[in-house]
Amino acid sequence: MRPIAPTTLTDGAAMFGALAHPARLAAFRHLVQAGQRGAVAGAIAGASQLSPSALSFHLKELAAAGLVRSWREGRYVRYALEVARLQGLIAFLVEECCQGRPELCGLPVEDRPATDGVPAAPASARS
Amino acid sequence: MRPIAPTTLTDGAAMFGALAHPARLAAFRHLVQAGQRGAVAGAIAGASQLSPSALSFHLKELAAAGLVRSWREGRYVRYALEVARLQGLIAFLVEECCQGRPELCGLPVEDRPATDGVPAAPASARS
DNA sequence: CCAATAATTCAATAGATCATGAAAAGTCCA
DNA sequence: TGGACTTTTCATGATCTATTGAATTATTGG
Repeated sequence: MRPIAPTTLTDGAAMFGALAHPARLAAFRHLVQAGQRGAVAGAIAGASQLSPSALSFHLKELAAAGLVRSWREGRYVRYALEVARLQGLIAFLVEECCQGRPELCGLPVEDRPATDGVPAAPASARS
Repeated sequence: MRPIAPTTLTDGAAMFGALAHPARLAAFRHLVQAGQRGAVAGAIAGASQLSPSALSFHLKELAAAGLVRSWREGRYVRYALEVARLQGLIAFLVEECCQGRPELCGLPVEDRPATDGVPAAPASARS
């Protein structure tokens, strides 16, 4: 499962925008906890006090940003995280923030052979 | 420098919202590259094709989310990242996404003594 | 087929966000 | 002090986002 990072600032902004609402963040968290199996819309609605149409609206926003996918299962629609895409967003943020040096972001660092002081490549130019 | 994570979903959503615009993402990246010293507004504007008032608007959004701070230096105003806050946002995302298991997010994992199979604590309940 | 269930779509509305340009507020230096 | 420079603020209008409830689509089981 290779991370799929946003390719442009506009794409990245759209992904952050998808998370920029408490109801969507709550749905996002619900789907994180649901794991790869996902959760049906009704279960997410039940946990979030949202009307069906409001939930549908917000899930569509998450899906438009590529953070979530959905499929029909009988009369239900099941949603699950696009884990690779989410990993891509985190990688994007870490790259922007840390320029390839995760420890600057407060993240744990992988145990690797010494690189003779050669720093990791900085974030490349992006439109 | 301890990460300062968002404390509520609303706070987290506001932080994501601050990054949910290409111009702000560009300014954010500029400030990342500027480091702790920061950059004056004019330098950011010059690199971003934004009018002074548009830039001011977007920097204010970043500041309102706590991602950026500013201070006056003579006739300039200098902006710099709030690194701890940014680390907090990443920690929040990793916690939500990975429930304490960074490898699920595609992140490198700190080399630690074995934990006898006891998993890390999951993300705690948050309003 | 029909009724019940699950979810989405749609229209209307309210509110938030954004771009623009003019005006104003600080600061510096001659 | 006065003019130049940097940045912010403000008002306007345009566009985007969110909420609501009614209508619609899809599916199941009787």
